[in-house]
Amino acid sequence: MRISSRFTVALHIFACVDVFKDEYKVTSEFLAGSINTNPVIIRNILSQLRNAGLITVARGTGGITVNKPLNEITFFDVYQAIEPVEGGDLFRFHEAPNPACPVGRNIHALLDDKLKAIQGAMEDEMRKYTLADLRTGMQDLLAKEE
Amino acid sequence: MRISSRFTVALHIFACVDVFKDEYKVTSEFLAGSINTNPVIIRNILSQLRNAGLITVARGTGGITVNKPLNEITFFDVYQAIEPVEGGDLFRFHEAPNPACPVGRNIHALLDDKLKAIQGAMEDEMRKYTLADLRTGMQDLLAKEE
DNA sequence: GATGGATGTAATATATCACATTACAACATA
DNA sequence: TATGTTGTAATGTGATATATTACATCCATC
Repeated sequence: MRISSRFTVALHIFACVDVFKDEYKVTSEFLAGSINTNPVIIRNILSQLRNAGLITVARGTGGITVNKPLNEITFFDVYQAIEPVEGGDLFRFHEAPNPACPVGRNIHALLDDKLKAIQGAMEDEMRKYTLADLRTGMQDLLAKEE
Repeated sequence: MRISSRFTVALHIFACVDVFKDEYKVTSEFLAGSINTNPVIIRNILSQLRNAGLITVARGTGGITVNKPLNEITFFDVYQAIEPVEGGDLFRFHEAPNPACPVGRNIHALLDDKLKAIQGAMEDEMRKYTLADLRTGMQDLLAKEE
């Protein structure tokens, strides 16, 4: 099971906004063209980013503005905005282990802290990368193209 | 999107085998009773663990033996045996970004190393925990119950 | 204030996957 | 051979990801 493409699409959107915001009006249609998907997919992701307070979308006229300095928005912020992880738990358990079994009634207590540490390690690494890294990285790649 | 319960079920299986192996014949039916699921679900997970070389399952007669010392089997070994992550990449991209767009044709190069680092952080943390930790943890929990 | 382009969102469709269940052949031991 | 178990195929159901159409809402501008 893998993490949905919405997360990388969201990062793609931020990269596009940064690269094209002065040159074009960055609409959902424009973004859909770069990502090669449907504009509604983009709009739904934009809604999630908007609900998380990361961006402002101009209704009617179109266009996206990022609400914070790029180095203050981490990959984790984007991930959290995009991935609706119920209860915040990455790992799923079987719903109803047998309480009559010594292992069944203790399996949660046994695993919870370890799984939390694993999830935390991933999230901590996500916090190390920001949209500012995306900008510099993309600038390097574009410079190399010439 | 969350990681399927098969991973935690697999850990549950190892805990059961360790706790009950001297007292009972640990069959798929027995395990299904503790986990509260269908025996076939268990058998399929056992097949994955067997294919990964972690356990041996006795055909016909039933019963499970672990192939290595518990402290040599990490959570990551179990995770890898269970989660069929195609290409080993946890994060999914949109399949066909637009090559005519400077961002679209560079998005993979831009993100790949960062996503790999994030995935690596999770996997490294998984390598820190072994089935031996499960044993001691479960013994502690059972001791507390008395 | 009417228009046109854009967003927000509902409704629907399809494919994939997780989990469950039945069925049965293959297998090992008594 | 009889019995209990595993291995696995087939099928069903529900959830989720992605795609698409449709349309109401919004806003700058003419």
